[in-house]
Amino acid sequence: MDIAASGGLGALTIGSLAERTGMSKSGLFAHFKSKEALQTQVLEAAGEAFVADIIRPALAAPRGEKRITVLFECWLEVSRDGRAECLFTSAAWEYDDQPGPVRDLLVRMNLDFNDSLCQMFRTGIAEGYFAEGADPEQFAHDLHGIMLIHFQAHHLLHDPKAEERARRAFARLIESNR
Amino acid sequence: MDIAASGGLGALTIGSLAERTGMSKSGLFAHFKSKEALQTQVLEAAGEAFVADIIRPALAAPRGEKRITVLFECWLEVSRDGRAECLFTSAAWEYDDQPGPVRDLLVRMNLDFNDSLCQMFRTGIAEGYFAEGADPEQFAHDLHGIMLIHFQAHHLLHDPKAEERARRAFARLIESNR
DNA sequence: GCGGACGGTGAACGATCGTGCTATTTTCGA
DNA sequence: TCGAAAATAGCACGATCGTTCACCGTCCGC
Repeated sequence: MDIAASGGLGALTIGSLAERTGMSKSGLFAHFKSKEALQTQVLEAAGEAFVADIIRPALAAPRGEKRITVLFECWLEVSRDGRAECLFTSAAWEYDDQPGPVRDLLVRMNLDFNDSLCQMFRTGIAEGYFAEGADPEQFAHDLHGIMLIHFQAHHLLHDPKAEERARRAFARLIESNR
Repeated sequence: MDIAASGGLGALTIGSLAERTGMSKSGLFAHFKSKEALQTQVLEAAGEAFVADIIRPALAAPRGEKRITVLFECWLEVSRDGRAECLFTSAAWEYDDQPGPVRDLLVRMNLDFNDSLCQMFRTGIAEGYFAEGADPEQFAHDLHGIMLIHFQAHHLLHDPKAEERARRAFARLIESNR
């Protein structure tokens, strides 16, 4: 997961993993059966980390605006530390026109995350935190966009104001859905 | 540019380009001196396409909201057709933690684009289309975020509602800066 | 007319890739 | 304790990568 997080899924080769772990290539290959399986398993593991570090803390928070805020802050923290969860954003661009099981898995995870966002927002509506007529899909879309541009501003540009801007955009998004 | 646009900058190897063009690897290498030079030159070319297809049409439009809208619509069109300009969004993730001239160029181009956005917004303020107190940097940040999530929704998820959502988010962004 | 750039080819190099195959070691339950 | 099973290693293979080098035409300035 470290290798893939810093260099993309493409950098996660059986050879690089062998060097990193000190094991032989053939020994690793026997474990993972194929490179594709290695990649998908690492993606799955990163998905679990995503749930553990972002989704679960949010679900542990009070419903409504607070829950969405916790999710957002957890995302910021994970992005700040460059943890494995960043895999998704980069892998999504790496494999978006490269059919196969890796892409399929990425699509599924993306849809799952989107569903989680929508669900959180919907309960927020039901609890009266957000406007009745608000569109959950649109909210998830917009929030995800804020996350993506923050990721780019932080990791590519090393913009020190990245978090501040992300928070401002988030506040405006929440405000306009209140 | 075709190769890099569909498969990422990493797929643009001297070998793949040789096969695509029908030339020999060594012949191509003599042209580009190195793989890195090939990549940066392709990026530069994509940058010119970006200016020609997105920045210039916007600058040809009336100042203010109309100009920003034209820029946004041109971006949508380019993204829809999967043209070379899409290189930037994917390359940004491919090289964001891979130091070197490619990364440096990506950063520079990103900053340039950001400046263009800010400038357009600033003249929009001066002409009275946007609020006096609006923050150009924040606007550029938010608009870029909409573009990124649209790109992902369109190219990874093939979401048919991607453009509709992007337009809605854009309209809301404009509205809140009016 | 001739000599040197220029554009291009072909073969070869060392790396690295994924993937097999055959051992050998380690682990663990009966 | 023993034997099966799992884990790991070693070696080799064909591809592909970037890069180098020795060539070969084709043009253009002198």
